Amino acid sequence: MPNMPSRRQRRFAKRQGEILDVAARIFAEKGYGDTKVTEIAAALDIADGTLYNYFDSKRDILLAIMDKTRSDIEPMLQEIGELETRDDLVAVLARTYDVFMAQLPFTRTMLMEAWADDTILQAYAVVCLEHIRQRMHEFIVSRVDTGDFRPIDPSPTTQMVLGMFFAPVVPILRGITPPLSPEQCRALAEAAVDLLLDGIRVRPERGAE
Amino acid sequence: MPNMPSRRQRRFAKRQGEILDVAARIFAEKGYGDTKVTEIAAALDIADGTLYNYFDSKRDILLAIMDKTRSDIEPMLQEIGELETRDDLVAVLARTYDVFMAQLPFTRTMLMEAWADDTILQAYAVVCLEHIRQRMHEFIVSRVDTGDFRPIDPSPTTQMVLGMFFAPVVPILRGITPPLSPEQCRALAEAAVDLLLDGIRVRPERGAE
Amino acid sequence: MPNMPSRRQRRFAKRQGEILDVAARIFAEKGYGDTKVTEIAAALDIADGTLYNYFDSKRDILLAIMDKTRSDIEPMLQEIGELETRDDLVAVLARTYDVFMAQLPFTRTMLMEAWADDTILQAYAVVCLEHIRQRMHEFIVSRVDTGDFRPIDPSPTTQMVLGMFFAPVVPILRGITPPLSPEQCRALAEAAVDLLLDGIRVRPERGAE
Amino acid sequence: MPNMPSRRQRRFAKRQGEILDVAARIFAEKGYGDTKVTEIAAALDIADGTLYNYFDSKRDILLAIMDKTRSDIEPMLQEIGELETRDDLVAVLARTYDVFMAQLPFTRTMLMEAWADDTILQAYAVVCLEHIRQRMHEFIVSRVDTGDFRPIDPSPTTQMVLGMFFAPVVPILRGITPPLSPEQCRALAEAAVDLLLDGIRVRPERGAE
DNA sequence: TATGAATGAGAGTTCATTCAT
DNA sequence: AATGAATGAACTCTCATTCAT
Repeated sequence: MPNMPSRRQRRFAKRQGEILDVAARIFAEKGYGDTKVTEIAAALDIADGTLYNYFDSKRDILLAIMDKTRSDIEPMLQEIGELETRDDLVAVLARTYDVFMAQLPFTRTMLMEAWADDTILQAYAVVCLEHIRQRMHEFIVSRVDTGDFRPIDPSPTTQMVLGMFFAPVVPILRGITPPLSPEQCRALAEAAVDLLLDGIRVRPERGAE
Repeated sequence: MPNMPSRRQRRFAKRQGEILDVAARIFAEKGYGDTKVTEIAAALDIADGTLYNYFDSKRDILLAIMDKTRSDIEPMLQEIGELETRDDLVAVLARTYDVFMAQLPFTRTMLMEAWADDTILQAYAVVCLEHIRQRMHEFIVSRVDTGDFRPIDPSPTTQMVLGMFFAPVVPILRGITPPLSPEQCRALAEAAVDLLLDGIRVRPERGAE
Repeated sequence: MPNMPSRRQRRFAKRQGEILDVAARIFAEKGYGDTKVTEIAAALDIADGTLYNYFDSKRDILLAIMDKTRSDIEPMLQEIGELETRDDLVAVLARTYDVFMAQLPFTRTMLMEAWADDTILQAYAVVCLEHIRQRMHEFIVSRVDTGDFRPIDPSPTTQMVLGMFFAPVVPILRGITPPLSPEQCRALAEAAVDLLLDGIRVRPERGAE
Repeated sequence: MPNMPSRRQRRFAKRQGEILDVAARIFAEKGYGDTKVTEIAAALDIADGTLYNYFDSKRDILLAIMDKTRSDIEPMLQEIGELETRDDLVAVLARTYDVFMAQLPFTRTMLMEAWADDTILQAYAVVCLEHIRQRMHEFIVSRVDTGDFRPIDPSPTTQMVLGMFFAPVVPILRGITPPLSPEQCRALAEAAVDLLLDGIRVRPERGAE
């Protein structure tokens, strides 16, 4: 019976996924430290001990959530092509917002723990963010070289740009404001990119200040 | 003996301050939840019980740290005058960075807990951030009205501006990059304000700055 | 499997009962305050934490003991019928002594804590004692009205009668003298009722009894 | 200076007495276990450590209260002369009530702890009560011998008589009813003695029941 | 003698984890 | 595979007692 183990494995993986979904939701609501294993089991309507057939420890569940988030997000990041025009930037950013909206519980959990735990920060948050950071950094450096961008210092600017891009989703992560629809994601991306490119100030005909 | 009680009070307040400094540092390093009362006491080289002569509970220490941060920061916020010119913005932002640098352990602890604990978020973080947010929002709205700023949507823009301004200090809060000197604070403030006002793009028509 | 939950519930209730029995015995021996949770657990040969699967707190165990005592005693109190003749009084009092003998550890614990804790006093001791008090009070008042009893002041007399009835069990509660057999209960009840009705003095005029 | 030590001793004894008065009052209000040393010191307006110049431990204070109660009560007990007539009994009982009223905090503390602590019970409560018990027992035995009292069993009867006599002061000890005036003490003593001697029942002309 | 800050053993309680069923 | 009662180390907090001033 060559597919018996396979079926078992599929069942096993499916159960693991269910546990991660529920755990991520509860972690996101109450925080990792304030979530009891019993609560996760109760939400899944299984016994406490059963969880330990699927994960070695509570922390293991957290790390699996991180892994899942990362592997869901990474492919998307790989797809980022050349950033040439304003519309390239808008498209990538809108897409990133979409992914965030789809991954809210995972993301929130990741950020909450990453803030306090360097292991997680390094292993997961950095992986995602660093990739974005580097692409943005390269992009800025190259445009400064071509003269399209002003000769700013690329490193702090990159950091500021990331802050600018992600600040609007912070209240959503915190549950203060509702998630964004795809249309809202696109509009927000446009506003952010325009702010980045042209600033907030109306250009005088001649740049005297 | 008119100053006997006063001396006692001073000793008491001094001790409280020492405890807060040490506790804030450890909280900032390990997080509130992962810090044991015994560790704080050991770092101070006092008995566990001695802590309870100065604070009612571990949580009380955290709240006292919040209070201290808030009362250190609030007067500075009150001093923010009219934001009229680019230099006003730069001055205020540079000043804010200075305060952050002086309050690193306190601030880091506050943010870490605020992320997970709405009580603290509302009572402390919001107090500080909301004030800044409102000033920035008013400023943007008025400049849009006068036609100095483009007719952007003020609310998400405010959020993005705050993200842009605070993103550079995040790695410092996390202890990843070293604190900034006052000169660096000023330089960073200038870069941030210029990015906000004019964006990153060289002006196509007559790009001389 | 319709009785699976039932079996579990029975096990749970049985365990709770075992814990209450042991705890009541130790409380009765050493007092509530001087009994450590660890001691109760050790006497039951279980871990400290296991106790908390059955009761929320040490105090909860105490209150459960009170509840059990009360619900064991109350039905008996409800059965008290009309008190008409000497034999009615004797029967009720003998019955009451029997119940006390059966509930020694519970009763001793209840009295010990009730003396120091008004909450327990009101919620448990008063419930039992007050019922008896009122029946006795009514009985005395009605007999005074009919002229069967001398025109004494019913309230302090009721108090004295209760003292008279319960004083003999105090040394037993304290563990100084051994519990009474049912026969001894009856004999004591007769002696007490006769003392109440006729006093200790031989009748001067025509002393035949 | 031969009387310097004496003056010091007097001061010392006076201080001790003040401490005992205050401690007894607080013990009576809250119970020994629930009273903190700090509370006693605060009520006396002295430092915690100062208490330890006068007593070796908190428990020592309790024992000293017991001692004081006993030595205040014992002389009174020694004075009890022959119990011959009804009026002898009334006088002694009224006197005993008076002493109880004067010693309320001490007495309440003693009883509260004696109930839970055999050391105290044996050393103090028994000393007082046992003396009364023996006098009462002798009295009853002798009167039974002379034929003045019915041929009852003296031991349980003594116990019941003591219960009858002391039951009225229990609510006062508990603070439920206010202390008695000397007149009330006398009236209660008369009622108690009459109940003891003649019972509650009206004597029929001829003792048929 | 008086002080009161410092002490630290020990209390009740929690909860991630185990394992016999 | 599933169960959930049992576990016990580890936590925060209390307070009688001490001792340098």
